Amino acid sequence: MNQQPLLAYIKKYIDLTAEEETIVLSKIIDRRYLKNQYIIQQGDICKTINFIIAGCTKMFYVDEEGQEHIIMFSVEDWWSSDLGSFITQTPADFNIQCLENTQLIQFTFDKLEGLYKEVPKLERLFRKITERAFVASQKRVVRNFSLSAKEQYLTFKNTYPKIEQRVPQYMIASYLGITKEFLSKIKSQLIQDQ
Amino acid sequence: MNQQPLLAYIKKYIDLTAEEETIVLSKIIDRRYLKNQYIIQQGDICKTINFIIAGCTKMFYVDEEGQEHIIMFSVEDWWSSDLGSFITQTPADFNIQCLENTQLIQFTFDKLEGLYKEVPKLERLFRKITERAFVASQKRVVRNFSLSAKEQYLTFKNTYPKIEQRVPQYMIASYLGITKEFLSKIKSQLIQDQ
DNA sequence: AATAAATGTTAATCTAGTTTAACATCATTT
DNA sequence: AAATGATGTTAAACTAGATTAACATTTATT
Repeated sequence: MNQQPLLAYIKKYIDLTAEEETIVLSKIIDRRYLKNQYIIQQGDICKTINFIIAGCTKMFYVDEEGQEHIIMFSVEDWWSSDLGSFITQTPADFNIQCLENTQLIQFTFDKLEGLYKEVPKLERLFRKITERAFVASQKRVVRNFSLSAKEQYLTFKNTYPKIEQRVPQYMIASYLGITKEFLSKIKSQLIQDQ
Repeated sequence: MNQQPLLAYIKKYIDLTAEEETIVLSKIIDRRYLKNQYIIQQGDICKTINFIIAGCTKMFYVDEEGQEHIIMFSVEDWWSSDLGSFITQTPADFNIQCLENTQLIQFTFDKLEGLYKEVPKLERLFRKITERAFVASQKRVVRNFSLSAKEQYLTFKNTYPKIEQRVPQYMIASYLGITKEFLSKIKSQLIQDQ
């Protein structure tokens, strides 16, 4: 599989020597999933963190009433993992399912711990990645309680214009935390407004 | 100031040699703030990350209508910083204000970058801390869209029993994203229920 | 091309939480 | 002790978004 996107991504955060690159590449797993396959299921222990080379996934959980709630979508050059389960190696709260045929690069928990020892710079890489992920998550909390559903939808459209086109509308409603009917209403309002 | 709580905290994540401890302690700032003083204001660049030795802070932002929204409370052995502003050194989205007289240990941006070079293990420390913070934030997003206000309040009470007693009720309402009137209603319902 | 399955729309009714406003209690200052 | 400001309560009227249910459109399968 083509590993260039991963190396290019890493280079945005840290510099790797040729040897370090080789070590990293020797420890990763290439993996392909078909549309609708699960990468992780709620209750399983998440054994890998997953970098997407091609495709699209949704991370979601199913509540007691059987309702699906989407936490995030991931596409090329993003990560798709239940980090809580991964770092503590305890059962996952979330499912991750492919919305398209998807190619991943996986780091297993044990191999990654080994990698941190061989290439300590990777601690810095993942520190920085996680910092950014934390900030993004905190911003989402803020949006949740300061924006109306309409404003949140417009923010989503602006922030992830490509994702909107790849994903059915009812899943976007789920991601926004509103019903598909209400999203439909919002969209028709927006059309009338202009 | 007593720096033991910081060292004890760090030891939960990584081992430091005596020399490394000395280096860390040489690069930190002890700082005291009085009740109601601001550690950071919206629009300023957040120059330090702050570890609380004693006291209590709220992080919040003020929306266009002048309404305050509390993102988090921090007490002893926690961090209190606008991480987004800190890591990018751009203007802060949030204010941090002391709810009690507060003692902090501060790491400035430049000193911390230097510390990462002298004691690379600290990358690992902050990677782990940030991972946990990210997971906690993601869980809050989940709670936001799966729990009713009453359930969120009960979760808050359970998770942070000590904070509830140190902080006025209207601030807890703000943290939960509901009005103080509605929290008051919830509490009287809970009293009747039992 | 016909059928079935998945996705999207509309509208009526309902509800959790907001808004407003008046009042009650507690703590601090003079 | 009185007065002021900060915090908390109650209740009525209101609204954003949920629920239900019927229907419309698009996509995939035979």
